[in-house]
Amino acid sequence: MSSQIIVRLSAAIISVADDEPRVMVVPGSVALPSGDLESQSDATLELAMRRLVTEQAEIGLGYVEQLYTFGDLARSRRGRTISIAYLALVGAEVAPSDGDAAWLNLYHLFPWEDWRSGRPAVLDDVLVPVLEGWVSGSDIRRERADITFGLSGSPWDRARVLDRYELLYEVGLVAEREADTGVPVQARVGTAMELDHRRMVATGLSRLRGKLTYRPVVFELLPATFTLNQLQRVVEALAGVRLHKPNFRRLVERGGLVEGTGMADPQTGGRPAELFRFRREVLRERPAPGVGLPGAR
Amino acid sequence: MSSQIIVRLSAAIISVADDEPRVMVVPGSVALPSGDLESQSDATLELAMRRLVTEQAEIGLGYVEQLYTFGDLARSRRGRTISIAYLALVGAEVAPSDGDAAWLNLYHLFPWEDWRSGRPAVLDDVLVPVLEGWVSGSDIRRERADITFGLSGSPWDRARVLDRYELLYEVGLVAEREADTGVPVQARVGTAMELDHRRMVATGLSRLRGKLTYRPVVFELLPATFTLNQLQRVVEALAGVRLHKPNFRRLVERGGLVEGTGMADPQTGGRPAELFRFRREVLRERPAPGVGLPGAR
DNA sequence: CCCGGTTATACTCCGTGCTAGTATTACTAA
DNA sequence: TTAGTAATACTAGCACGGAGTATAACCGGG
Repeated sequence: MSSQIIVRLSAAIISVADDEPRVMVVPGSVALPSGDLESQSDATLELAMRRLVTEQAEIGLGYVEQLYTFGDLARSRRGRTISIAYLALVGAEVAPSDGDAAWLNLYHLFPWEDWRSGRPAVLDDVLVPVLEGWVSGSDIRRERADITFGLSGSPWDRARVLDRYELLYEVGLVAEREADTGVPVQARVGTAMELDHRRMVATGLSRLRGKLTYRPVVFELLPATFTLNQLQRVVEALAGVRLHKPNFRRLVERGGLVEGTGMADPQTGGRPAELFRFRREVLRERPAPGVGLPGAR
Repeated sequence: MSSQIIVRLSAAIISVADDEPRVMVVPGSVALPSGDLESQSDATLELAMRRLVTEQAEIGLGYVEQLYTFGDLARSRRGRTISIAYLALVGAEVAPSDGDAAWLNLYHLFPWEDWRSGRPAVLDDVLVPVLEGWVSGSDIRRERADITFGLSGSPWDRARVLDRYELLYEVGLVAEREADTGVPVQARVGTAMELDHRRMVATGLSRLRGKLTYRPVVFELLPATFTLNQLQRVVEALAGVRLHKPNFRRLVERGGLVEGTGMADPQTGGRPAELFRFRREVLRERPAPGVGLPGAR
């Protein structure tokens, strides 16, 4: 007569619009589309997740991958809950707020991750001082802070989004909204989400930034044809850095990742840009085709 | 009054001994150490997994990471089962078969993955002919087979262990043991394991091969000090390829991944090798420190 | 029709890192 | 002393990534 275990599914649905990466939330809330697994009718976990998303938003998912399964006893309030998080990518066609879909800018959740206009001020203003206090004399803490936040001359590793979030959580710099208990959202750094949803999104962004360099996932976020500038801006939005335009162009073109269509883009000012499309054949040619970011080694 | 959901945990515990990668199984079986989550007492999923491993084998886990959560309705026989797989790495000190631990060579499970003595014969003798038949005229199948198995001139991608396993499963070339139903293990390619345990191991090897190049995970499988040859052999065992010795040496030494201890190894023949140790500081110096395999781009 | 502004695209130079060899060193065993 | 073996050191070549600069194509205003 052991107590029931609830299996919950959540989806971090990410897209990029107007040069900003965003994640879908249930309108009027700060929660990811979520719901319980129907233990008798859902054939697979992924299908269950797709069902839930369809129920809560009219949106067709493209690329989907499982992210992580959370199950801490302490973090669940209705018996034991196992939470399985998925990552999904959708194109920008889905308007910023049409009907059931509302969106949250990823860099409102993680302001310290956007380096496109230089080093984010919040780092030196808030995070680093608190982290330095937390480190105090501990070698273990020193090493961890150095690695995750690039302190003491260590490099900033873009892909460590999750490590950074977890450290900030331990330090008490980020809050998680306690929906059921009515505990007020404390104003710390970044927008809070319900339960561990912000952690899920951090996991998703981590995965995405890592995958960018060895799998052609960006194209899931773009229309069928696009200019190289559009492509670059989407990559920049996700990676959180500005890239050197001529090099990006060469990398992506010589790398066989895209091919020109001959058509031009009806653009605003300046020389019209050629429209490109994803070159699917690259998958058969190279073992790990991705967009190539600086510092990859 | 919906039916109970069972949450099951499994551990793919991997080590390398005598130049061969191996995974731990419950003695006298072909199953990974597994057990059910205690919904009231296990504080976290990882702790539950550690508890199970301790109960079933006297072994201390080093590096641990969550792999994947399986939950297909069709593949479970006692109500709905959610299976959470973990990957763990342990040193070779744990003898090949002491007491509770028994081991299975990974390349008995996946004979087509070991390219250290050249292209495995089983590929051209068995797999490719069957795959070619499966492909027949379908473009989609053609592309998938080309990418996962390096057909039609495509390169062999070492990290696609899971993709290959899944395709072989679909094609019917690998069997999964049906423990409860007593269905006999059909002699197909490689050793079968119970339920979807072989798939879990494939997921683990995939993850491990990928991680090798950007995280210093190899050292979890080695003693505190080791010769460069030992290190190279462990990497070769996992990656399934032979490496160029001088280049490997330079890569790993100049890369700051190891440092000499000044001591020499009591070896067999030839010039004595220097003993090295992992250089932990590399974590603070480079964003993605790994061993660097050929074809990484 | 010309001209500055703007954006896309092309080209060049350079350092570095990987690849694949070959050479040298240090030890063991006969 | 010599042959064998394994570790370590060196070198030449090439391909690629990083940064900067130059040219091309279009716009609008005078």
